[in-house]
Amino acid sequence: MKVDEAELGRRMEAFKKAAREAGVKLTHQRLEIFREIAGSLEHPDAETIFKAVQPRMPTVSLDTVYRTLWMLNELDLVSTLGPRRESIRFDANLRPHHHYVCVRCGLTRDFEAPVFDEQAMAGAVKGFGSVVASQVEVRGICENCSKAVAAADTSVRHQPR
Amino acid sequence: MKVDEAELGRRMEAFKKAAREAGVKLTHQRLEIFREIAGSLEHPDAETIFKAVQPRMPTVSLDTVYRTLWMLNELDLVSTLGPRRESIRFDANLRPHHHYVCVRCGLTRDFEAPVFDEQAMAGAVKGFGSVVASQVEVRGICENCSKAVAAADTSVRHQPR
DNA sequence: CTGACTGCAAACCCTTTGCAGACCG
DNA sequence: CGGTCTGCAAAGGGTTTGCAGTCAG
Repeated sequence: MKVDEAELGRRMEAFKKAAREAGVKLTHQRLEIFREIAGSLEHPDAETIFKAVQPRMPTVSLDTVYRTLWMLNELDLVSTLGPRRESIRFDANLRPHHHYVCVRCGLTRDFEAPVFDEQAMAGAVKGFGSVVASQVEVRGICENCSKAVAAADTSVRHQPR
Repeated sequence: MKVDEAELGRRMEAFKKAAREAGVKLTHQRLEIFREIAGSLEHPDAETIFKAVQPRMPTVSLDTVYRTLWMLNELDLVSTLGPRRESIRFDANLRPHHHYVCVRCGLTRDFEAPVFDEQAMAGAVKGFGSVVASQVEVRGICENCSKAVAAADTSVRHQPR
């Protein structure tokens, strides 16, 4: 599945501009890796991107793909699905519910919101397929951390997702 | 943060019943591990549970914690936050959007839904803290897989989340 | 009693890091 | 040309697995 040509072109330009502004070098590898992810609708993982660019660049290595992706993430040109590098967490609450996660301290709280029930979800994804489960994750700064932040360090890193 | 005593008791009974029905043995380790996760509101990871039960059971091992948690997951008594054992996926779509993921083939599609915008999120989590980002993930069986399932294998494993 | 379960240690997978050479600007 | 970037190989961290002894039913 491909992003259309015009949009891909726009994304490539945005990358070149951002790279220049950030003083980051535009290497062959970076251009190919960015073209690959910017042209896909699949949200691929590093391995998939690696295999996709290999035919065009036989000497590229997987670690360069990782380094490039995190660099793009740093420049706010890509984000990640799911939290970065977190171990699996388990949940014994059997009622349908959603999660609020503090990006600063990791505090996690359940909440129930009829607005986000199965029916609303099914409506939103009509055409894709059936709904088995749905899950809203809201990230923010919890009350406690807000106070701490106000008192001490106001430069909390932007954490996209 | 603790689940209240009555609810914990109910969960313990549900576990014992489910275990008996599934022909799974009720070992000391399993009871303690379940008690730990069922009594917490924090959605802990395996390591955290391990450390929490260690004082009560000095010889327990981390791999037993993992085995027990996946067994509980199998019995539909716990679920996981975030997908199980998946590598990080990257996303070059910069517009705010949500994801539909097919639990069978992994197909992932973006969708935008004004109903689930930041404002709706902020309302839902009022009291917990501020909102930095939010993300809806809907899991289901995509159109393509529905056909395949209807044709061949109708026993798709329930995949909670 | 006996098969299911545990603890141990080693394997595994994905991801990251240190280093010396290559290349962009 | 100089500092950044790459490729390689090896390390790292979380999770899983094979095995022999142990324990619930």
